[in-house]
Amino acid sequence: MTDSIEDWPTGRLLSVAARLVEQRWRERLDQAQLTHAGLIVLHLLADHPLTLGELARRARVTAQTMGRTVDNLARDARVRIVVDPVDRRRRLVERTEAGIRTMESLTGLEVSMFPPLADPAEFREQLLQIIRHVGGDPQITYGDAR
Amino acid sequence: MTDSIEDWPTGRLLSVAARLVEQRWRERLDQAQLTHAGLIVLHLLADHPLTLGELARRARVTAQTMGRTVDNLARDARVRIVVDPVDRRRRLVERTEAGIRTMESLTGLEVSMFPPLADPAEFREQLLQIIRHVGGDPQITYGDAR
DNA sequence: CTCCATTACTAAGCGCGCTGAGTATCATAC
DNA sequence: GTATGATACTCAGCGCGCTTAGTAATGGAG
Repeated sequence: MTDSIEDWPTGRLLSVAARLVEQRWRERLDQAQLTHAGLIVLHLLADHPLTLGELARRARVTAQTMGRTVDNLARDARVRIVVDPVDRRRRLVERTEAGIRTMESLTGLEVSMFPPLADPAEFREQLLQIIRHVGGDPQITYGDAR
Repeated sequence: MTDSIEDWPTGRLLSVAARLVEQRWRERLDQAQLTHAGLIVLHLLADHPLTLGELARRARVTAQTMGRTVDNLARDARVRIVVDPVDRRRRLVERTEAGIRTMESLTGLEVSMFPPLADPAEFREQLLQIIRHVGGDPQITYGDAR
């Protein structure tokens, strides 16, 4: 006994909380055949197409991870991947009609999805503090890295 | 531009923060041939052996996930898995000498690992609020579930 | 003692993180 | 015009979450 979750180090609590919230999302997104990672991508593409690398940078994941997530979205026809004619190394990702419709059916959900907190604004600020401190500036790293 | 991370919904910030902190851990734990999940298990086993299911319940993961994590620890000889002679369905997990030594070499790290916050206690309280709200009571579910 | 539900765990498979190691394509230097 | 280096992305592989679908052992009911 005694080692209840109240005694856990903060980092561990953070992981658990994130996992549980994501799981809550999953329950809801399963109906729409979407994942949390996929939702983020669709969101990032709201205004205009982006390259794979730019998506990765903004989502704070590696290009490899983003590549797979985008592939999954493309497989489900939520997104289209086109080679940039100007720079053929680049893959431009853009939402399909289906992708846009999917997003529209989920608007406003982000807010209602999150459990109520005593001080939501303060909580956000603390999260941003952590991200800025640990994450530094987003800089996609490939295999080579430095 | 304009869609900087400041505008992200809180749930997404939570995921990113957790991921970045875990990654910070990874950098440190790689040296000790350990993972974040493995560290949690070793921590939970500090006082006495536990069954696989009990470990899963306390870590708030499924028995399947815990099974694999424990297997990995056993492979690296950080942990020993013995069949409970009283109830042969149960697998008791206990730390080995190596596992204990590994833990000792990491004491105090949990605190220094976490980035400084304006109000750490308040932050913890909010995380616990989320966990209690979303996680409910820990209840391991297997394939059957309900 | 046998049947049957429950419990504890395993197996298989998927998504999302990661790393390390390629392969194209572009841009620059010469 | 051809080397050289940087950039953008892919491939392979691992750990940790999850789900769905088993198997083995226990514990009651009869």
